[in-house]
Amino acid sequence: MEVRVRYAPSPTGLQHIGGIRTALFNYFFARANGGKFILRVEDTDRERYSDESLEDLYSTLEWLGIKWDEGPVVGGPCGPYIQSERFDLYKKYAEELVEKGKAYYCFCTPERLEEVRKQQVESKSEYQGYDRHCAHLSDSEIKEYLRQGIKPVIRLRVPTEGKTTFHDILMGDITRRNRDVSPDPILLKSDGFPTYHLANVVDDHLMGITHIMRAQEWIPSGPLHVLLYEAFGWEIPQYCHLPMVMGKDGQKLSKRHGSTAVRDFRAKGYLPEAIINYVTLVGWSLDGSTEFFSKEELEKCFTMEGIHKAPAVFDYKKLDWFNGQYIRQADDSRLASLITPYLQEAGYVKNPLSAEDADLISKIVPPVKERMKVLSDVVPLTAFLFEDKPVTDKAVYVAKGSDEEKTGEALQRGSDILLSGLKNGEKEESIEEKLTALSQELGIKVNGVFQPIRVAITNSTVSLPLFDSIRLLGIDETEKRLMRAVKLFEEN
RNA sequence: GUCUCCCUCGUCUAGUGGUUAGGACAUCGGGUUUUCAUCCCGACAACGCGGGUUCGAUCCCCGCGGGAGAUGCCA
Repeated sequence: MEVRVRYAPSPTGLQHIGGIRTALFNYFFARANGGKFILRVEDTDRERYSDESLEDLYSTLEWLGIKWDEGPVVGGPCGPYIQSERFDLYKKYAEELVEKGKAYYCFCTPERLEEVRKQQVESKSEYQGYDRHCAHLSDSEIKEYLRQGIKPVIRLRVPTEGKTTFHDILMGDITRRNRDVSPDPILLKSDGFPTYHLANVVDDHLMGITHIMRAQEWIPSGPLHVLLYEAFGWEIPQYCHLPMVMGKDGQKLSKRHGSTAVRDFRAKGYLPEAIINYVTLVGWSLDGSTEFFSKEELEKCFTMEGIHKAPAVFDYKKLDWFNGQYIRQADDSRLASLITPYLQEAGYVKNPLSAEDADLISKIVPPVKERMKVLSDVVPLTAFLFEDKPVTDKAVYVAKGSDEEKTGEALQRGSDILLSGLKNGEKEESIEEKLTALSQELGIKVNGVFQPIRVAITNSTVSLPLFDSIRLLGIDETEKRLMRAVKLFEEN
């Protein structure tokens, strides 16, 4: 039988790490097994729905290069794939359950339910949930409520006796007493929209989903879903509950742990291959030692057996490391186009790019690629090329083991050596040798000469390599900045 | 409160009834280097606890402890 899996997010927020991890696992499982990956939009909560979320879903998957075989936009034999467009369907199925006696109309007001809940909490009752107030209304009572214009919800009749077991590929059998299953959950809301439970089960069945891979937070509702399948008389799919993604404090990963929206990672300059690689490794491993996986490799080697049971903490530092690795592996022309938007946003280069800017950017890439963890790092790294904020605190120019006087001399004579050398087309190694000789003569470390020069040219103690910086800056600007620094030390 | 699930270095993980319990990130130290970074080398660091079963348990069983999730006209 063909494997059919789905990613079924609800467009009520931006795509986050946890969601995308679920999408990836489903996608890779489908690919590795020659099956189909289906995207379904579960937009049944019209209070929290937003167009922005839906657009974010599409753009995020596109950015990651995750293509769905069936779903919105691309269509497919089980469409539509957006639940709000399947509106009538759920009502039909809910009413079918009512007719079978497996579900019933409930006319309780939200206020009453709130009151019931409150009392249960206050009395510390063991019994939590709906009190089944409407479970046994007579036909005439129902008619009377309807005549009054009260919009009912439809609730599933959960058995009070017995227990329900479902099998999870990872966890094994999970059993719950029926009396512990959330009593009589709402299937169809009073606005006619289905709740998650109904829509999810109906669609998974209608769309021929074979494996349900979703986060472990859904385990408790597993028995409920099984009850639903049984009420309909449908075959139950395979379950595989994925370990949750946690924050540093062990709680479910959320905004307060840092960025969780994939869009934010993208904006900061994470590469899609780094996100895919790292996120897939959160709760999954192939052999415990292989770390680097391309998307294409994962499409071949992903297995359910490699999924871990325990929740996993999302390590931002390790993501950074992966990203740095991928940046260093990327080829220079790609990196040039990747860093361009950051330089444009900083106002350093124009949009569209001039020919000179494009040329400069291509020269920036090699020295910068060894130093970036995220693409946005390019801005502080190259700021000295586009804006000139001279360091006026002399102490910054003074290297360890040197002093102000020696630094002033190193700066003056070093500038001389450097500038004349550059103008005469001398080799960098040769200039370097002379500068080193100067440091020996002054009785200071090599850096005692290089640091003041570097600070003068790049306005920072931390910078790209000196000769790279000079090449990017140009000889005239270099000279101007050096002379300015020399002057700073001449003043007293 | 009730229910369900989980438990190997700080973090992600590999692993086995007998191993020096392996790898990676992070951290620390060293080397390369004009700074930073890269790169290389090294170090630190784990089987939650208590009972069993066994010649022997990290691994099997039970209990405890800890953590998480669920308990909505949200998904």
